[in-house]
Amino acid sequence: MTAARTSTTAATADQAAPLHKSRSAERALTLLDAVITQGSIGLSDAAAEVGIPTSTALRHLRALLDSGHLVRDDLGRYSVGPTFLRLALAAFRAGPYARLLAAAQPHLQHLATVTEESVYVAVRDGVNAVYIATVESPRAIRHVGWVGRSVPLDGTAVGAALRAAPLAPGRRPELNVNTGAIESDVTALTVPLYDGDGVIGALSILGPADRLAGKRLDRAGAALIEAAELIAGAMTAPVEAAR
Amino acid sequence: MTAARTSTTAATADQAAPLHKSRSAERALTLLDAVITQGSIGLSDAAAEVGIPTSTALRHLRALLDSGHLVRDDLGRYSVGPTFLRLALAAFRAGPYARLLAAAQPHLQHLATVTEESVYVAVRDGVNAVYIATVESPRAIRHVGWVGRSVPLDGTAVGAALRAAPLAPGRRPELNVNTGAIESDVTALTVPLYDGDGVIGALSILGPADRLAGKRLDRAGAALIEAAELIAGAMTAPVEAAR
DNA sequence: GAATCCTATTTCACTAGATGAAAGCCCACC
DNA sequence: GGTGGGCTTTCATCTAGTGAAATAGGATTC
Repeated sequence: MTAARTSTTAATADQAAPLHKSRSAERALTLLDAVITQGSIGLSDAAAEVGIPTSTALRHLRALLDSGHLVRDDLGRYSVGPTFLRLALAAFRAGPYARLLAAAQPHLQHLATVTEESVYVAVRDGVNAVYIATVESPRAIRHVGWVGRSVPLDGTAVGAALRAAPLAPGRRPELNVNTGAIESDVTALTVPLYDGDGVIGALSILGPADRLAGKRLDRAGAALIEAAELIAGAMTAPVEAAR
Repeated sequence: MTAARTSTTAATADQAAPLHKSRSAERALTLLDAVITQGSIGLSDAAAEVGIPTSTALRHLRALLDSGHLVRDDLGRYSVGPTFLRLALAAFRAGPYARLLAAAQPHLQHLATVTEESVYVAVRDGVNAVYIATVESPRAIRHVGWVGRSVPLDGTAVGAALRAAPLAPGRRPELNVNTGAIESDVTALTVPLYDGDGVIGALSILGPADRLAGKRLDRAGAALIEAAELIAGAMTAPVEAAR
């Protein structure tokens, strides 16, 4: 990578990454990402998306193909394969998020019922937040479909919650409210979810701005804070009874 | 693995794969797989699992780390990261399985209710079947937790269903029954799920062998076949404009 | 039916970049 | 203070990944 050995005096710039990672692995992962987020995509589009020559993309896609991470549909196009699906499911049964989701699940259901709005759990992904679970509002007009969606931390209620400092003893989780950060007629209420060390996720209520106002807004906020405290309790409490 | 030594003189065997795929990409993917299926794992264990030197494993894990596919927990151990989670969720919203799951979902619920047994959807993964969705039995004694699990096609009811030939016009999906293939006291009833071209998945009822017998077995089988036909109808019928 | 255009696939010479043995480090435990 | 186990870094070696270009395979147009 850009050897650019500086023969004279001081180094030209602080070499950001002297550490070598695997280029092909990176590309294969990016390709996988492109295919999955597009749902179904042809070779040349995939190559263009990732910015590599088609011949190289082809080789990687083939590797992903015969490992079963991808499959080719009726003709030509690539899409998710069974191996990846297996992994995707495993990701929810093990790992740190499994505990979070298990701890949160019952409270999500309850929150959605009492507030009559859709409830989400989000986690941080660099400078973005990703919604990873939901229970939808029972109302006909409701917020739906944000699971898997990624939104910026900057300027959003989730962002503020995910960036919150660890909870000082005796304090309650702080509520963040925001209207129109992503879509103009959506109001978001969000609180951080703590696990003893610090923030590990966020709990959100999302709904139409004209309904989530006044007294309903206050009640939703209170219910949200209470739920966050219960979830934090479930996370810090050692043994897991339910699964 | 175990690349054939650059053997002396004459290349003995017929080179199985003259096609070169990316070794590092393959390894990174395997590493990712190991980490996710184990839930949380340290460097040396991961390296051992995959069969590569720790220094190499470290480089790959780091790459996965800063792409966000993995994270390091409290100290040292690797586990699923937010980027992978985003992908995992996307995999269920797009791609070929999304349609299958969407078409099947309502029928799963109904089947579980009327048969009082747990219902699963499985797809093929090479010589294995992977269960990708479920609705659990309402009974206290029930079959649970096989989502994400992978079982061999050979000797199982799912295997038989997933290997079934395309459905001849006028015929009904064929029922496969099996007891004890995987666990001795479990009976499985399975039918293929068709999408017009051929088998794309399988629908299974799994339950305790002593309960899934006699008249209950017959009724479950009938309900299963009917559900499979309805799902096949849903898969072939609606001309989805969305792309 | 030929011409045109687009995408997928194969080839191949080149060297960037992945590799792993070994050495160094850090911590926990004795 | 010592010892062992896992994590991290270094570095010389050469594999194996790379991409330009040529080829094949459709589809669509004229």
